[in-house]
Amino acid sequence: MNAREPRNPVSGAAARPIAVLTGPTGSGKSDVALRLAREFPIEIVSVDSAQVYRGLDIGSAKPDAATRAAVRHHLLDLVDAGAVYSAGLFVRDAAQAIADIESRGRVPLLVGGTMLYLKALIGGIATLPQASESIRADIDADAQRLGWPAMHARLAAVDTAAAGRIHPHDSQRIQRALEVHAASGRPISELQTATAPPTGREFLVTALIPSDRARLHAELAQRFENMMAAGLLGEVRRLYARGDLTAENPAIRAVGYRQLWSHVEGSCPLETAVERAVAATRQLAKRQMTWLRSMPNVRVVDPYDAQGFVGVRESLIAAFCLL
RNA sequence: GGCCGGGUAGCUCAGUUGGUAGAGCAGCGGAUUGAAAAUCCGCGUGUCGUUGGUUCGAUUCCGACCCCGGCCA
Repeated sequence: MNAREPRNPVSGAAARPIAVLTGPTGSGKSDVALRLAREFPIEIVSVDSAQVYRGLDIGSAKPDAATRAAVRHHLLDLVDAGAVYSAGLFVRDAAQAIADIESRGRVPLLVGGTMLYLKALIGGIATLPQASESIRADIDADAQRLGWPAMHARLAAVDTAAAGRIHPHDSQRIQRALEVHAASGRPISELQTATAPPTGREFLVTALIPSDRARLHAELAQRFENMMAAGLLGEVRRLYARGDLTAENPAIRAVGYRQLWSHVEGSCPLETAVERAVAATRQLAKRQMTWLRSMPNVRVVDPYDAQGFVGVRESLIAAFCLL
């Protein structure tokens, strides 16, 4: 916050809303953002759970050096590929990046398709204990022996509400709920009810949603082919050659990396891995669009419409101009 | 050209001792609070290759034809 920034005379809150450009993978968010940056004093804040990892470049569609030299990007290459990043860390880091950008008199533009991160930033996220490797390892060991339905029953004993919401097969959520209980002694369902917005800011959300699913699918296939041509397999081999990463690392579970990893391990032919990677990309895009349908106050723009860029510009311009 | 296999969902295939069929994958819809590009849930009508015949009834049995493999010429 600084003196140059316009403020709402009543609330004292910053009057300028924060621009967000989202949409499924391959919808052209980055290109549109770069174009906007030619016209406005924008710095891009990435909302992307894969681009935070160092070493995931081609497959995460991370902007290259030239692009980053032209427009400043934030929240890229934050952690090692063996680390675990999270929605909680994102909320903290994004708030910091936004404050930093504005303190220099520039304008943040949030660009990305990790909808949980976006939701957490806009709507706030509960204060919960961080992930604990040792607790997770304990839970995994028990689950290995007893199966996840048994772990679900164990959760039901300490947190009926959470168990009711979580499916007995949903290993990840059962584990998290048990982890939170073990770390805090409190049920996660109780802790999650307190959700404080991290910023007092208004967000102007515009989503690029392709009107033609078949065309999107064709473009996603082409995009993956381009990534392969750009050396994605070599990138995965390099990660594999480190020797300390496994298919369990969040970074290696990312679309494209996971499938090529299984090929590099020798468990499937390259052609199959590529097919699976492209399918996984389609599925990711579908899940992103599902999120967007239920997200309130989202302006939808069709990237296949010739007037798409104008539409995005129009709907975000209030965030780019000083009153 | 002859013989032997196959032709069933978008793909790979199962099955029906004759009562019009079901898995996996893909696809579609949904959930989503520190792994989220993750994790999980729901959704299965398709001239059963074509065409005659037998039959109350054929995807199933019989004949012919077409297509794809393989072997023999």
